Amino acid sequence: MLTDRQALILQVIIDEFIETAQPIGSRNIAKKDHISYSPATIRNDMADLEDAGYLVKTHSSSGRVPSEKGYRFYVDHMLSPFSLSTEEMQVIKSQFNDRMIEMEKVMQNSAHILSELTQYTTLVLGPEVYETKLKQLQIVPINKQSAIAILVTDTGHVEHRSFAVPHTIDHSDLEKVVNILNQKLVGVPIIYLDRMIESEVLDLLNQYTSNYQKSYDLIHNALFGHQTTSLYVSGKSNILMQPEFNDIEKARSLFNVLENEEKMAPMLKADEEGIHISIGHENAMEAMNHSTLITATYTVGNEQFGTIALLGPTRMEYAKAVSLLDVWSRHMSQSLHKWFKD
Amino acid sequence: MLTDRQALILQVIIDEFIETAQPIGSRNIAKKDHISYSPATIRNDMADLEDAGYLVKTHSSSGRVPSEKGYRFYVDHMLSPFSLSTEEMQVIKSQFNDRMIEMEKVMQNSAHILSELTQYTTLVLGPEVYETKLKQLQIVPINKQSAIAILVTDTGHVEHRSFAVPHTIDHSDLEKVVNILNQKLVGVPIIYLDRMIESEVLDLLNQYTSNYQKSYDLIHNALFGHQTTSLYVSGKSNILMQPEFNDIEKARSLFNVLENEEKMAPMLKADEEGIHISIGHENAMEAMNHSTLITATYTVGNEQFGTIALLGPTRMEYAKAVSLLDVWSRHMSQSLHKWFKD
DNA sequence: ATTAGCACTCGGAACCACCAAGTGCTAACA
DNA sequence: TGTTAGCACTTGGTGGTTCCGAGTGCTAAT
Repeated sequence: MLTDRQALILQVIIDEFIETAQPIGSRNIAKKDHISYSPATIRNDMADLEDAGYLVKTHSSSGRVPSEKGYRFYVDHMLSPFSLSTEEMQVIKSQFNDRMIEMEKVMQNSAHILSELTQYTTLVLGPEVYETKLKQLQIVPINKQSAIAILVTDTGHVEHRSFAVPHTIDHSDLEKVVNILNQKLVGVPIIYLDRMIESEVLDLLNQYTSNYQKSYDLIHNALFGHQTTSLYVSGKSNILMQPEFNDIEKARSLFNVLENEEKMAPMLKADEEGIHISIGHENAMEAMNHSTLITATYTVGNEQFGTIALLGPTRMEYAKAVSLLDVWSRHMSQSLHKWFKD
Repeated sequence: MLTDRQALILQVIIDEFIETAQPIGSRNIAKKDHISYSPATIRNDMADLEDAGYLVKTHSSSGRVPSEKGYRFYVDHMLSPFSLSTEEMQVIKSQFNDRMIEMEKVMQNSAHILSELTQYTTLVLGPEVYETKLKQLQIVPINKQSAIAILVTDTGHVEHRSFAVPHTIDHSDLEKVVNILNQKLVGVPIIYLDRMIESEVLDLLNQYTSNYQKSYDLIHNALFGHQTTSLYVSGKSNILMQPEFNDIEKARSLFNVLENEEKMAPMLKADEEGIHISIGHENAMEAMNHSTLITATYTVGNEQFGTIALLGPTRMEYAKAVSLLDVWSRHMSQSLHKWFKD
């Protein structure tokens, strides 16, 4: 494995490269205060580190640059604890100080503020809704031919969808159906709505309205047809500020996947709690092969994970990004937890 | 003014430059089939056109490039009618064939499809809501401390905002207030809600609930506090594909204004019906000094303008962009009009 | 009024030399 | 034996030179 000195050198190189984005030479390392070895010694170690795959050269007589393996070692073994500035802590605390009102807002704000703090792109994925319960169902007729169905959950999420009302169906029919649905379904977890309706509601509906089936079909389609993933992205244009994306092509392909919710959501889904770092080619998606994605989970009530993530170049400020995500996700979980208890 | 031949030459240069993004020389113009003059003749005219400010050189011995004044003349006087392809017409018609359900959807789709068709960035601004009427008001309590207010308009627009409920206020109070508000306010144009409440509702409220004032304040703040501009933007990353934005700085500043709703919305507000073209420095905003913004109005019912806009480089496919916006806005107006009659 | 001809200009590509920063290796050193 | 000094070698980048192509402006001929 690596000697202490080699590890130290690797760390210095990565720290320096993260800051400057320039290849690092042995002479520059030797100049550092806390380094007491000569350039020649350092050169030898750098050669070893390169052989072992932690460093690469951009050309045969250039300084070294960290490889993905180098970054991987760095984040696994030598991420120095990073203390956030008081201003940063201030921002975080103030965000969660006020009483929380609505989960959506929290997610949106989180994405926004984290992207400001880090200058990276931030993504926030809402939790799966296994435990989210129906709070209220509502139908608002708009005109003869259309109406809007509104569904409110106990997380404060409001979903609405419009649908066409055929002239064979009267608005009063719809109203009756909604009343029944509300009576029976309020408090039921969203994902059980379907089976609950079948077992408890259909018969009842039959008694009240003559052509309940059609009314029901309508509402069912309107509300349960698509499922929406709640993904908030902020700071996309920060991508352009990184020198590694001076190559416009790279920026473009990254933008393309970012604008595509269906592609991004799976990358953010966490299968275990905590922080996860995905460096360069560790990312499944080709457009992200020059980027690092750091995800952190937050929890809502009972084991429901949501994800906050930062996307930046592989040359990322790992220490800062990780601390920030760590602190943020804790605060967020705590805050959400408190909210659900009330 | 310009001679016929000069105008022709100007047109050829602009058409060519729009296609190639390269400076055009006299020789190349002379080669065109429909041009029967020698390069020397064309050179003379080009010199005149340059003196008059319609063309510029990138350097003293280069071909010419249209100036903003050149583009201005081009769009004012020689925009050749552009016939959309059958596929394009197909897409447009299919978009408005289906019965419309909800205005928001239409706006979103329009932004999306137009950006696909043109490869420019598309912006759609919703109409001012002078005539939009309240369809229904709803309060859904989420937990002891918070509730969500939902407002539905006759355009199918759903607005919701959460607010904190102090413990001095009971949910039943809120409910009463909402009932009264609905009784009195449904059908009232959104912008008159405020004064209507003052004149008609406050006294009534007083009779029903003891501390109506607080309840009313809450709801009032939640629903009428902010006004939301409804701006949909699509195809932002198309910006990066234009060669004029190889200079990353330009792209970045453009992205920054695009991500800022408050800055964009005023640029899109139309003071008169029809199509308006704003070229380069004609745009107030500095970041847009290398871009052209083409806006088209659509109408909703009675003289309420909304705007659809395309944003591209000054070297834009004006003819195509204009026809497309023209056709689209007509279809959209018509479709919305029909919808409101039902 | 138009065009042919010609001298002139400029940017871009190709080539060169040179320099700075870096490396690898060998031999000397503690 | 691990560390270091010294040195030859490599490479990208910079600046200068030349050359070429594409273009212009002007003058004189048609």
